[in-house]
Amino acid sequence: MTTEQTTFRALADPTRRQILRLLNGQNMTRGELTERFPMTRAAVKKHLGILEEGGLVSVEIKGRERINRLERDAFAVVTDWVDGFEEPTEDRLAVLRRSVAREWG
Amino acid sequence: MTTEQTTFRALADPTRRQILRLLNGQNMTRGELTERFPMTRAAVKKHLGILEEGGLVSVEIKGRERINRLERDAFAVVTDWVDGFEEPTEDRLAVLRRSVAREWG
DNA sequence: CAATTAAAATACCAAAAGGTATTATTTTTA
DNA sequence: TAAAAATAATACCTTTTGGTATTTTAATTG
Repeated sequence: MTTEQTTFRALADPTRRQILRLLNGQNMTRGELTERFPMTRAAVKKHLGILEEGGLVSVEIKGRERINRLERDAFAVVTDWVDGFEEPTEDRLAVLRRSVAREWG
Repeated sequence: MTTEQTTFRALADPTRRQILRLLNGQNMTRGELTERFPMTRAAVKKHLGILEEGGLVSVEIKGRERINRLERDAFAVVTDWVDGFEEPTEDRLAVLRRSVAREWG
């Protein structure tokens, strides 16, 4: 299950954040991702599993390949959490930001 | 030194996120914080040390007390990172959001 | 069908993380 | 000055994490 904890945990590792950046450009298979890192397929698989738990990546099975896709919606978990820390004097900005996000997002 | 990594790492633990929420309401000493958690002062101290490394908390020494304060600016590390994942079609919203943040924030 | 290729499943290892316990140091304050 | 209160510094323990190696299974393709 994906929770606030699984999402934040997934983001705590530099390899995983780099995987997300790569997937931001294009969907990639595990093999293509492994080429970009100095580690084995098994290690990359573990990272992808943790990213899936955090809801940040989804996998589409296509024959013998697993195509990994960035799930941008998961970032809302993070931004919503951070929004709880707005300075009291900046509440107007927070309200506008949310309003704009609802209308355009 | 505080880096993207130290900040994300600091946010990956539920106790530390809870500490930040508590400090969002008011500055607190280590003793006051420890009362809220089922662990020793030493454990809370470790968490506070990691939060300091991530730039999320600063400490003001006052006599024998250490008053811990939330550093809201550190959240920019997170929001800026997440901003790099905007959907291409939402670029207009991202631009406006940053513009508003600059003007009002 | 046979060879290849991607992935899955285990088992295993070293280092980091989260925590306790204990002792020592510093600052109040009675 | 002595006791109390908050912190600092170690040492130590257990679990989790990041990683490898190995074996097995499944899907392509010559």
